[in-house]
Amino acid sequence: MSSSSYQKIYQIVKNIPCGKVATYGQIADLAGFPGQARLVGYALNSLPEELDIPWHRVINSQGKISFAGGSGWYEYQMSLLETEGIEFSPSGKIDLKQFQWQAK
DNA sequence: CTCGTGACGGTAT
DNA sequence: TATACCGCCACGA
Repeated sequence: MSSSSYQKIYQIVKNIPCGKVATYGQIADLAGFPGQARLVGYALNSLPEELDIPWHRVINSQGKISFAGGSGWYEYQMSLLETEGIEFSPSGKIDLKQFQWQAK
């Protein structure tokens, strides 16, 4: 078992169900790094594609995609989420009340 | 071993 | 409400 910090984070992200999203802070907390939201971002930044992780289901605490609006990655992530049924408000925000993953 | 870098978050202004 | 700044830590060169 790979148990590095990043691997731990990937493990949590992998558990996010289709149709739901989670915030960086939430993932950090679940992974055992309370308050270390940045680590989650760093981990996903260096995420190997072959790991098959639903990285697009991770957004920031404001319910928005963390990529710069207008970037190709921003649009890519948004399309992936919409395909899973996630709805965006006109301002590009996701209603966390409705779509945030409630981990047990 | 040292240094720079990076998908955030909360608080202050 | 928007913008600015600081703190946190792992990983690769």
